[in-house]
Amino acid sequence: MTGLEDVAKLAGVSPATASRALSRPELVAEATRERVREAARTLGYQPNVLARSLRQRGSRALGLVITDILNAFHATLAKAVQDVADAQGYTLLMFNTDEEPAKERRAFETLRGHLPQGLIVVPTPATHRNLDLLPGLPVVELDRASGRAGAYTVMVDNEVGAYRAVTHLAALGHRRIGMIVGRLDISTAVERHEGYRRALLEAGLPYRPELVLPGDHREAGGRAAAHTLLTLPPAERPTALFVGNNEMTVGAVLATRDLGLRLPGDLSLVGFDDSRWAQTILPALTVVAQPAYELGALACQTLLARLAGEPVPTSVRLQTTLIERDSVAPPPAGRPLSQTAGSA
Amino acid sequence: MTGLEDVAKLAGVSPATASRALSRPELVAEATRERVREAARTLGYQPNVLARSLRQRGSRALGLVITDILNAFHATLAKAVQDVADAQGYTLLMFNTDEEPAKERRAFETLRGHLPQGLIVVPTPATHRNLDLLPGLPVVELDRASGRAGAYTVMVDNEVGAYRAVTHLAALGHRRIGMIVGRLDISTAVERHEGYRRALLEAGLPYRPELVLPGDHREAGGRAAAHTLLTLPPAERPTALFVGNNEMTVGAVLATRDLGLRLPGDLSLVGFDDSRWAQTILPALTVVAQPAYELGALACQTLLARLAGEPVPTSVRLQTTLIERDSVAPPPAGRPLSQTAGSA
DNA sequence: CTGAAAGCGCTAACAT
DNA sequence: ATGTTAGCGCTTTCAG
Repeated sequence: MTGLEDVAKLAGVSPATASRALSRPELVAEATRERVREAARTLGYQPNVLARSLRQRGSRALGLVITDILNAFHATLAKAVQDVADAQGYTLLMFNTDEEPAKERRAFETLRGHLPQGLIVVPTPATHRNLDLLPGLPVVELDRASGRAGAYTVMVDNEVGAYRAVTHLAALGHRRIGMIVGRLDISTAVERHEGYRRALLEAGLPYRPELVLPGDHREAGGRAAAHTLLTLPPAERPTALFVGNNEMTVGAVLATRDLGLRLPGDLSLVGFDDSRWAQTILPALTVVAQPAYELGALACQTLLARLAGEPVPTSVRLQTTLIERDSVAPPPAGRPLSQTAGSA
Repeated sequence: MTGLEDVAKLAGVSPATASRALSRPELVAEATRERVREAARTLGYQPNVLARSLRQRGSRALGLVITDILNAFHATLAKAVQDVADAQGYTLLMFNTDEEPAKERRAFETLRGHLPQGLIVVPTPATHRNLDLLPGLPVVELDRASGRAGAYTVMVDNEVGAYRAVTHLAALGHRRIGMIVGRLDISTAVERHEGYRRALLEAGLPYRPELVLPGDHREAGGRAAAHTLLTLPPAERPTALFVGNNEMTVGAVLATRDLGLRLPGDLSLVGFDDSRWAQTILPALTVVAQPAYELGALACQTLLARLAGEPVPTSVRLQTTLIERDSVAPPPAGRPLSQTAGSA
C-alpha cells in the first residue's frame, strides 16, 4: 500500500503538509497543494480510512439497519439511502434484522465498533431499547417510529392513507370491510388500523373486531388471515378487504384464488404500498402508494443535514396516494345487507 | 467510549493481557481470562474495530458489490451473502453499481480504503479492468464471470439451463423460437445464448439472427424487444420466446398483453430465473429457476474458505431447474410451418 | 504557510 | 502467563 508518507516524499514535503493539501486544501499554498495532488495521483494514493477515522474519532460511514431486504419496499428504501449517502461520499454499513430484535442488537453492537457518524434504522419492536447501545449517535428512524423520545422520524402518513382507502370502499357501498392489519407492535400497523377505524366511524359503520385480523407482514400470514376472513359465513363475510402491507396483499390475492373468488366481482381489495406485482397482476390492484424512494432519500438527507449542524424537522410525514385500479367495485348486489346494518 | 484500557484497569491487568484475554483466550490463564471478560461485560466494552484493523492491517469486513439491489434475484444474492458473512462475524460493506462501470470503480476505490479482507462482486463489463484497483485482494465473482485469469467464480450453468428450456420448446413442436438475450458483454447472456443455439442445432432448427434480440436486462428493454419480435409478419413471427432474465420476462409478458396475444395459446414463453411474480402471474410462467440463495451463500463461503487458507475450487457451477408451468404449449395449429422449414 | 511530534485504540514482538 | 514497548497511517496541536 502506498501511504501518505510516500506521497509526501515524492512531493518533497512533510506528511503533515501532504495531509493538509489533500484534506484541507485552504491551509496550503497553491503551488504546494498542486505538487502534492500530483504526487498522490501518480502513486494512485488512496487514504486509509481506518487510520483517518481512528484519529478523527469517527468514520465517514453511516449505518443502515433495515428489516427485510427481500421486501421490494425495503429494498427501495435501501437503494435510496445508498444513493444519497454515496453522492455525499459516505460509506454505508448495512445490516438486515429480519424483524428480529436479537439481530438488531447484534447489528448495533457491530456498528458501534465502526464508529459511524449516524444511523438510519427501520425500527423493530425492540429498537427503543436497543438504541441504548449507541448513546449519542444521531439516528433517523425510517418508515416506522420506535417511540423513543426526541427521535427523528421520516414516515408516511399511514393514518390518512388507510383512512382514504377505507373511505373509498365505504363510498362504494361496502358495509363489511375487513382489514388485515399487521403486527400491532409496529407503528405503521397501528396507524393504518387507526385510519381504518376512523373511516368506518365517519362512514357510520360499526367496527367489528372479528373482521380485523393481525398478520406477520409476510405473504403466508396475509394468505392465512384472508382465508379466515373469507370463509366466514356469507352474512358475516366482508365484501371488501383492506390489507396493511405489500407482502400480505400478495397472500390475500392468493387466498381469493384458493377460494375461487373473483376480484372485484366477489370481493374488493385495496392494498397498502404499490409494487410492480400490484400493477401487473390481473386485475391490477387498487393500492395506497407510498413514495418509497423519496422516503429513503429524505431520511438520509435528514441525517446528513443533522450531521452538518443544519436545523431539521424532528418528524416528517410524506403523503400517500390512492391509486385506483381494477380490484375495487361496489359490493355484489345479491348479498344481504340487512344483517349487516344491525348496529349501525 | 469505554476502551480496552478501562477494562484492563478494572480487571487489574495490562492492556495487552486484556486484549489477549478477549481475542486469543488460549494465551491467558483461565482465572485472568474470566476476570477480564467480566470487566468487559460490566463496562459494556465494544472493541474499536478501526484501531484493531489498523493494527492488524486488515479489517474483519468484506466488500459486496452488486449490480442492482432492486432486482429480486440480486437482492436474494445479497441477503445470502449477508447471512453467511454475519454468521461468521464479518461486516459487509455493500455497494450498488447499477451496471455502471464508473460506479463500480468508485465502489472499489472506497472499498480499498477500508482494507477489506475480500470481495464478492457481480461483475459489470468493466470489472476486468477495475479489479486492478484492488491488487492482491481475494475476490469471488458471483453470478457472472469477468473473464479475469485465475478468478474464482460461483455461477449457474447458464448454457445447460438455456439449452433445456429451448429443447423443451422444440420438443413441443415449435420451429420458430425467438430469444431476448441480454447484453452480450455479460457472461450470463453469452452462455444462455450459446445454450439456445445448441438446442436449436440439436433440434435441427436453423439459427435465425432476426429472432434474437438484445435487451438491457430491464423490463422496458424486454418489452420493446418482445414487441419487435411479435409484430413480425405472421410467417416470420416466433411461436415461442425464451427470455434471458427475470426483468425482461416481465417486459415480454406485458408486450403480449399490449398486443392482445394469449399465453400460451398464441405464444409460448419461458423465462430465465424464477420469481414470485412468475409464480403468481396468470398464466404462471414456465421458467429456468436458479438457486439464488445458494449461489450467494456459496460465494461467501468460498471467499471465507479461501481466507482461511482452505483449498477451494476455482469455479463452481450450480444447476438450474426447468419448472414447467402454464405459459408453454404446442404451437398454434393454424400457423403455417411450411415457410419455416425452408432452410432446415 | 510548513514541520515536528504526539496520539487515536489496539495488538504483536520482545522481554521476563 | 503477563507486562513493556512500539507502531499501524493518519491528523492535529504547537512551534516556528
